[in-house]
Amino acid sequence: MTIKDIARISGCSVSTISRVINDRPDVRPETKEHVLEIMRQVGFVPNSNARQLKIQQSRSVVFVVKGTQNMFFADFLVQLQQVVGLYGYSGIVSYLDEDANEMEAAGRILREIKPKGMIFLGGSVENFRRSFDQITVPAVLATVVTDELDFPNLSMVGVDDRAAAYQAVTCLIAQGHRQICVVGGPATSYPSRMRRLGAQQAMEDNGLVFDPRLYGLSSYSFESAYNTMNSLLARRAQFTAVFAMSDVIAIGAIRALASAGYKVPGDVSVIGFDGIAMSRYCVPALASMVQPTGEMALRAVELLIRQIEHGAPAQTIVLSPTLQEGESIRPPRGGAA
Amino acid sequence: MTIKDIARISGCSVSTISRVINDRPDVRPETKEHVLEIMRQVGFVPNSNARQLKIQQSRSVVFVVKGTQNMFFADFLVQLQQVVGLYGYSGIVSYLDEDANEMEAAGRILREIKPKGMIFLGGSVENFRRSFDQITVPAVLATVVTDELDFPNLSMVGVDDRAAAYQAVTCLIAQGHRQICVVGGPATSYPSRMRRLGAQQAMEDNGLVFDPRLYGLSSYSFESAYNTMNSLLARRAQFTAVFAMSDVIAIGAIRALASAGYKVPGDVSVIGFDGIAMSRYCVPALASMVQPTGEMALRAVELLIRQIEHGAPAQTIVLSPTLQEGESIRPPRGGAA
DNA sequence: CTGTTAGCGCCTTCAT
DNA sequence: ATGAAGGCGCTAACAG
Repeated sequence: MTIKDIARISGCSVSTISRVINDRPDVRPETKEHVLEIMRQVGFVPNSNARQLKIQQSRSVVFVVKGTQNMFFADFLVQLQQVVGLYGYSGIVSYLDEDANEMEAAGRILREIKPKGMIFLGGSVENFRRSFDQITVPAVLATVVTDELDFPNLSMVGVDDRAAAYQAVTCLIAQGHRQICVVGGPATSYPSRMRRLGAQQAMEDNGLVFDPRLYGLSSYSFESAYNTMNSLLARRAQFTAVFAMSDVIAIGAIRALASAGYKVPGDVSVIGFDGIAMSRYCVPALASMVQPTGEMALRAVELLIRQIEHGAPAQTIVLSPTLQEGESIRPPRGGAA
Repeated sequence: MTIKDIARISGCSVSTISRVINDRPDVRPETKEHVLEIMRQVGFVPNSNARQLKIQQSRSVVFVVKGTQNMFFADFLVQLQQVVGLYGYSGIVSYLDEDANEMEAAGRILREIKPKGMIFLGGSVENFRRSFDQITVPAVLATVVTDELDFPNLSMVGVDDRAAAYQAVTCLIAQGHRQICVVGGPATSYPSRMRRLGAQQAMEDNGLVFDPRLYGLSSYSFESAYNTMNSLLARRAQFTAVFAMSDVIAIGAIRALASAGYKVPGDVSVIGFDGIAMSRYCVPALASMVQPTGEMALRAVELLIRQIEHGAPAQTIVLSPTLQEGESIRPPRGGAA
């Protein structure tokens, strides 16, 4: 079934059909309706290959997701898909391991798929700095905001991780906690590094010292966080609160605490980061710094489309996270003990 | 840069270039090497639109996912992506609402993308029966196994939902529960129907009656399950245990129970279904009927590829779920009270 | 082994 | 407001 068939059936020419498909104004309304009706009846769908071959652009964007275990990205992705759909683009997803080289993968995808743009969910600033120049289409890096990267075709959208972490830890301190454990990624992960700096700053601004022995290294998966917290407990780390750098990490940590007989928040308070759907449905409901995924998705796509269609310059957008109260934090036993 | 340019530069004709690109045997090795060298130098990449327009098919399969909120599918999808990648196919994902018509969407996708095959994650048996015949490529329906569907190009892979549910509820009964609440989908969802029948059978085989007032209708999302359980509690339903038709539902239900002051498993036992990663990390860890997603993904893709590449006949594969013990079930207060 | 050529389905001037 | 016709870049006969 091609536009030729539709032309034959409807009694007009292919150009008219083409005009109808592309919603051109210069078609008589009745003709248009008639053609539309026929297309509906026979279930005609334009061949996108032919169309794209002709107009020389794919109208697709790819999402490069780094960290398949990271539920935050899964949530975020669904929203991105919806938004690009609204703009008439189709989004194709490429899942990468948390430790994969996203630039290498992106380069391959670029040559293979020729998308009009790319959105990266997470990524290593180091890798970007080294190899982003091979990405010749508009791109946006979501969930990471840094001034270490400066490419004319790379926008960034995210929250101020450092400030958000600062706020989370301050919240813990305000409740009277003085021994705060931090669980999160390595310094090679930019958001992790910023969140750690923010946490440290919050402690120091409140007269506490950041104790490296209370820092647990974990990737963004349940299992890793679970193991990390177990190690911390095994070496008898002393703390009354935990700042987890993601909700997934918080949940894994809470699981380990529970297995070891600690109550949350009775014995240990835990605050997470991200605000994934799950955080509101687990027990206890998680206190968390919520990233505005809906708006991030919207902005990321807007930025990208504007770069693609109007050659707009790259931009950096910093959004504000909000504190979700939850049930997982409470003052430590005996107040500021 | 097109094959024409390459032809001009290399001094041979476009067909030779085409042959080289497609790795045809009938090209003199030296010629081939020469052409390859030039393509490398100028960084030529064939235009996939033109190619596909010509050959009318892509080396891609699409995954039609019904229920974006269903974390089980999210887990499963990642595995599917990996496996198809191993076979050299690229998987493109189409997310549908839980109540969307997957056949209608699939038909459109088929005409638009022309994939070599499709894998459906979930789907309505009714819709399939009525409209699957428009799907003219090999397909496999994952997570649903039924003998109500008989198409030469439709394989199925999944667990025996009815038996699995039977086992789950029997487990609850063995612990002494006699008032068991069931929370899950409507009868229009085949797996839901089977799970419900299995649950009912288990009760009846143990001298209990299935009480429709203890059946809570919920879709496969946290929120829906949360609301459903709240309704059940609001109308003072009496039960000591819950069989949730998915882990997501179980978690939503537990959240509602916790908010209402019930302890799990102290006051109410809960058993889930699916065995998503989360189930092992929530508190309490969920007892659940675990679907072997890894093997399901492998089998689904194998089946599909074999149908695509060797015209193998459709097949149905039934895998066995395993019972994950968890911490969310326990005998009711006072034993078989 | 290599070249010539006719489309694949669609968009887009250019006429009418 | 509509039709006719020439490609977009590539593949696949068919002809050397």
